[in-house]
Amino acid sequence: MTAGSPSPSPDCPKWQRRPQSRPREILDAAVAAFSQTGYDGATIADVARRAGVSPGLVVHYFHSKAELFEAVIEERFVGFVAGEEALLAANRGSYRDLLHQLVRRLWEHLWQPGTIELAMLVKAERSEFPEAIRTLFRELSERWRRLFEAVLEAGAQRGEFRVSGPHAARVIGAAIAGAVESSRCFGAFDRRPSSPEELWAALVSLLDHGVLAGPPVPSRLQGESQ
Amino acid sequence: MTAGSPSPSPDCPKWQRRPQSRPREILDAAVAAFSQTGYDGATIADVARRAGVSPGLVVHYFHSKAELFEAVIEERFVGFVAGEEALLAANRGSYRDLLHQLVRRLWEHLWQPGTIELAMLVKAERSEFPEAIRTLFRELSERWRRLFEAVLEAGAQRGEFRVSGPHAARVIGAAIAGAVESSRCFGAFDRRPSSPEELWAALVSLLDHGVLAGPPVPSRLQGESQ
Amino acid sequence: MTAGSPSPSPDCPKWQRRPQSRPREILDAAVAAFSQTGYDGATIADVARRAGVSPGLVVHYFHSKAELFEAVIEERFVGFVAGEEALLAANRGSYRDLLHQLVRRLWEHLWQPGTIELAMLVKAERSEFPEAIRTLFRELSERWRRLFEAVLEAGAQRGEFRVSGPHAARVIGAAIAGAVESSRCFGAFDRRPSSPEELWAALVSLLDHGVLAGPPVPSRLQGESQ
Amino acid sequence: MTAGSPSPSPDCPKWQRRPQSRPREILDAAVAAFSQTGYDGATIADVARRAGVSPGLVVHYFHSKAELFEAVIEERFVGFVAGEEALLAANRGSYRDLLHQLVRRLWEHLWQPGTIELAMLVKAERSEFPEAIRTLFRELSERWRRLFEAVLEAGAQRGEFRVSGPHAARVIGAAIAGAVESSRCFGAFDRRPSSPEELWAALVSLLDHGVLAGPPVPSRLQGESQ
DNA sequence: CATGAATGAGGTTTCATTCAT
DNA sequence: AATGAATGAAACCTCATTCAT
Repeated sequence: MTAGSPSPSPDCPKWQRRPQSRPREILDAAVAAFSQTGYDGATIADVARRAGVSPGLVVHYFHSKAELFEAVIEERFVGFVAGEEALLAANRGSYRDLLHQLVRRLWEHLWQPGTIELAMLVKAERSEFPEAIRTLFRELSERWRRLFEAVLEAGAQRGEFRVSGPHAARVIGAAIAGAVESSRCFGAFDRRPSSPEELWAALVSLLDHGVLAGPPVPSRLQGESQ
Repeated sequence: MTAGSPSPSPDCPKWQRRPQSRPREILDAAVAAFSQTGYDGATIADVARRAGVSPGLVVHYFHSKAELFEAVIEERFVGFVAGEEALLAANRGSYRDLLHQLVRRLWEHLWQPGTIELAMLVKAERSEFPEAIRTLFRELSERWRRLFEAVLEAGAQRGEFRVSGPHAARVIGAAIAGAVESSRCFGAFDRRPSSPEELWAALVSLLDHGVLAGPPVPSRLQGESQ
Repeated sequence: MTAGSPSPSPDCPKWQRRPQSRPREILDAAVAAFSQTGYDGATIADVARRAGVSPGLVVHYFHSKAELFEAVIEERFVGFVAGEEALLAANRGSYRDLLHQLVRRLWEHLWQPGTIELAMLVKAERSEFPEAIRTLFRELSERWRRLFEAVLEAGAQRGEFRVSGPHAARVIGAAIAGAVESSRCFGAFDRRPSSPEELWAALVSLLDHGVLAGPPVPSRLQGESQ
Repeated sequence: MTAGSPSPSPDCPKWQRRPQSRPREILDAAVAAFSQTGYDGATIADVARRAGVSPGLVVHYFHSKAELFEAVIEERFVGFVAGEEALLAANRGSYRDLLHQLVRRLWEHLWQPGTIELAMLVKAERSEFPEAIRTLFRELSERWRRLFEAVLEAGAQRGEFRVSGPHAARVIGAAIAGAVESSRCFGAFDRRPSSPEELWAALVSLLDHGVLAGPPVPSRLQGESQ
């Protein structure tokens, strides 16, 4: 806040020591750099320039470009959204509503600037970043799958849902992520792109009832070992 | 013509001329290299080594690494699957079955080795490859969206489907792609991953009926301007 | 002449053996290529394309790019102009006229397309082409210096010239070459360039009388060992 | 500041920071490298080795080989000689003496190590260096032509010179440059080369009076449109 | 802590040259 | 003789990283 632009006054050195705030500023710059230009496209000098520091300082704090990237992923996906588990435990209303809430949370997380871009980056070059892909697996794939699975299970027992099990949970998560990715990547080329709201409505409608008009099959699709 | 492998016979030439087959061999090597190690991770020397040629020859045929990548995308996404439009025109059975067929076709295309990896690559670094992302948009996003939309529309008019319009069509495509991506990227870390068949079944079930057990809402979700 | 363009008729092979004319055609193409784009700027493929042959054939006839360049220099500077010595021996008129004739011959040689460009090239990168620079020395520097020196000497003895000796002869040659070079290199940028005729008139005027209006100094400038 | 040579003292740093002097050192090394081996003959690694730095640093300061070359040309031809215009304005003596002074200045500039070599380089490969050839045109061709023309004009009005106009001025410049070039390029092969002093004397003699012994023609050669 | 000058490995790309056809 | 596919060395250039200041 009080940092401001470096004024050339005699008692104002060219830089200041701010070990508390520097790492965060660099991290924010790195999120922007990586998500806009990709891992290899972004240079340490880019990140430094965006953060208003020298390239050396970036290395000083994060040791290497790869570690900086891992840190970026951590920051963006670990604990970025929280409280879902509590939401589940405290649920008193319908599971359908709860599911909607959770889906909405994931949806909004992924729509945060940079989030889906970073996720795509990690997935695309996952062999380069074993740590980052694990983080994504844990925080994005597993965590939400578990949440969805639990809700489905509970709702199915109450007769609200006709499906449950990990596979359905995975498909739900995949559909959400896929929709966001698609919108981000291709929306610019589309002459009549779906607005986020339209996409959201279609997504929820599909998750709720699917496409068929007839009555749903009564047979319940369940856990893999079932 | 029928060159075969270079045998170490006494008069073994250092190399053979195979101008007909070289480009394809290089292209195949490039598909493998790019999809395994990413765009920047794969070097021209890598591609050459995989193809069993010199680095110079790769450049000779494809001019630059970027053009090689574009060629790889072309080869993998332009005309790779065909006949869907005819399938639609010739349909005499139920639209539900037709939709299943189309979904299955896209599913299988994306499961081809390298396909989803290349798609993720292009999406992740789309600012680097304006041509490639357009190709993907045209051949993957638009083409299938149009197919799905047409089927939904026709089926909806016959009362088979409760939804239609471009947004629903986009979500269908996104769900399929998302499921394949998720399985490829995270399956390795999962102690109990969904098998492709399980994922397929869950996907189809969801697309057909959604998760809710109750009767579907009668209101039809339609075109974007509604 | 009878070569023509390769017509795709069945009894017309893609190429013909013309060992007599090929080398000359390649040489001409090389003169154009080198003089237009410089030694390193011109590629063997360029030369081949201009000559309508394959790169391999250029190497076949000239062994290497360096040798091709030497051959080009040979062709352009060895025996390209001839008969000057005979002109000198047979001279019966004034030596002033003879000098004018010789100066004109050199002037016209240097104005031939490609000639001064090649000379500049060899001079600029003379350490790369020891053979070529020797050729230039022999055929351009020495030969004309000797001619000019002989004419000056003879004319001086008859009282026509006030100077003689090798230094004056060298300066005469240098002035001519310098004027042509200057015109070629800078004429394009000049808003009011000298036309070749204007330059020629000024050159001859200067060589004849210099710039001073007063009577020339009677003292004769002569050979270095004098 | 007083860095000196890197002494192998026990605490000898691997390198020193000398941001003030590095660019100049690299520039000097580049002058030597380019003038000795030509543009393509000289590599960035060569220049770096001569300057005692790493190849990367050369690029750090000059961005590319081409820009380094342009910088070399700038440094060697822009403002390298100065004060001639003032000389002209302040002249009180004879114009003949002034002309001699100017000719001498150009002569000495061109004899500086590297200067004529760089000029030849730019002229020889002028299509590669549009900026450099313009610089040469401005600083070498135009500037001196204008000076010579002004002196000739003033001297002609006072009856000192029998010629004036741009063409004569151009020929004077060309003769000087040609003489230096010739001496540099061919002197090494000559068994009895002209020494610089001998060449200078012959040049001045020729510029002053030309070769003819008789009285100069009274007709004045003038402006280009005459 | 902070800077940015300096390094040097490694990539893409060019192109002279070789050689199978 | 003629072709042009194929090679591979070497150049330029980028940029992560180091380290003097």
